[in-house]
Amino acid sequence: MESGNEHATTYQYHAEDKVLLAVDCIIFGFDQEDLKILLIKRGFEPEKGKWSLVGGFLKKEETLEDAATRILKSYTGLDDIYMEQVDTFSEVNRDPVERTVSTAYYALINIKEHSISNKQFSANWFSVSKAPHLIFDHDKMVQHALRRLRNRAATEPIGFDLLPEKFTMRQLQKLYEAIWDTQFDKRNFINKIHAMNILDKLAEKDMTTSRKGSFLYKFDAEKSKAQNDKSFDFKG
Amino acid sequence: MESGNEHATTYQYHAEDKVLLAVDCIIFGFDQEDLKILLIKRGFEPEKGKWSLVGGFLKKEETLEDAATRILKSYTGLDDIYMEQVDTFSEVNRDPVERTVSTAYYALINIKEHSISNKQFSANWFSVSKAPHLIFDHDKMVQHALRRLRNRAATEPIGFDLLPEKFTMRQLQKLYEAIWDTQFDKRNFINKIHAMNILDKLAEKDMTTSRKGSFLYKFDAEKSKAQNDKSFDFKG
DNA sequence: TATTTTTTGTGTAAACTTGACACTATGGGT
DNA sequence: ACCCATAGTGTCAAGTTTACACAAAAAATA
Repeated sequence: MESGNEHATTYQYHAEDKVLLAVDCIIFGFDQEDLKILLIKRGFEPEKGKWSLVGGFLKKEETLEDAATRILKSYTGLDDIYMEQVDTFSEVNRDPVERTVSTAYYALINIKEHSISNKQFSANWFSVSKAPHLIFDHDKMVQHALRRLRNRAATEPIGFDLLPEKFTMRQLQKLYEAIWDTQFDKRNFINKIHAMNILDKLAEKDMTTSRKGSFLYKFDAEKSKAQNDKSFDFKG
Repeated sequence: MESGNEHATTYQYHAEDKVLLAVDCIIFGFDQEDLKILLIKRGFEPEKGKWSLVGGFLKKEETLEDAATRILKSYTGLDDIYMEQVDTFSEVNRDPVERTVSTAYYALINIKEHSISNKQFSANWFSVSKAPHLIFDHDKMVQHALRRLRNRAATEPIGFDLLPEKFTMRQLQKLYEAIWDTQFDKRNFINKIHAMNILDKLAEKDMTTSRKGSFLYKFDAEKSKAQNDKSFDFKG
């Protein structure tokens, strides 16, 4: 509201129309092969035992961002996570127990750092393409989040949040391929990434995947910022 | 929420954390020259008399979309308006009277059809670039909406919602120029639009702006749908 | 120590897309 | 008949995107 008019009676603000506001998080991770999401087995009714996004309720003294941050911390042990609001879902009966409106956020985390005791919450990583059906409208939330991630990753250098600090070109390419569920040509990919000038090439090599070894790179926030005006634009 | 865990106690769903959910609408219009937004003078405290977006509260039995539609109808008299959710704003003190979370929608309307008695609500159209400061976080909402509109208009043929049913190429170009606050080359623009193959050229001419007259076009939803798979992509 | 194997790393040419650019056509008003 | 304002039209250069193939490295094995 906030835009007064003759319809809005007063500033009592109609207390009877208050609703519960939830936050649900689509936590994306990447395991060198697939784009994954973190799901948990719901621990209470309704839909107990079904798979669901992680979530919680907005508290009186916090913003939606605060709530999402709190929830992410509690499930992954991680702070300082890249996060973006996706959409707010408000179907009247989306939650059968009580009217609940939910704002979805997606988050990108480096799957290796996510140290959480999965057992504590029966949490599990699922490939996006192989995830089970989720409760309520959570499948729809995932679809929206994925669309958003794709758009965002095409125009901002956010992919790096899904990788370890040091990564190979191969890993980076696999990541982008996973995000868009497609294949890129190796040479074109590398050329494009190099042209962006947002990476530092390290002296170190990663020897785990080949006999030759492949150079490691690091995302360079400084360079990236410098390039920012010139505008990032990855389309594959 | 909806994702159960040991933190969420039960399905009492913490009634004490309910909040008021508002909907605020950024109503865009176009007057052949500038991109405009419809603002109203707020009729009650706090901030009575200041300019504000149109808005209202979410009711128990409606979705956010329903609420936005209802609000748009009440202020513009129009149904069937193109609308898109922008973002949900939740700063704790955004509304000084009471904790209120607000979801912003932007809407595109044909300014000519908007027949509302402006006086009824002290509503006024303002050029986006010349709008007064708005209450609360409404300026921020407008900025977000504008960004969204630009992105959307670059990838989907939504501009037509801002124009009369029949329009000239000149008008269409002016519209796109207004949306991006930039200038396009006439020939390149027309070529690009023609290449999209989503317009019908009518036999009629508009004689109001020149002696020669200029042909009128109509947006063709059928053609547009057919082209849709081939993907729309306007970048100027 | 030569050979095999696997993955890394590198450049060019064709196709396509974008962007810059200027003149003629039209028709009502004078 | 002429004037004038706006409509309408095409080409070429530059830049971008895509397709494509082979040599280098180094560890493992014979």
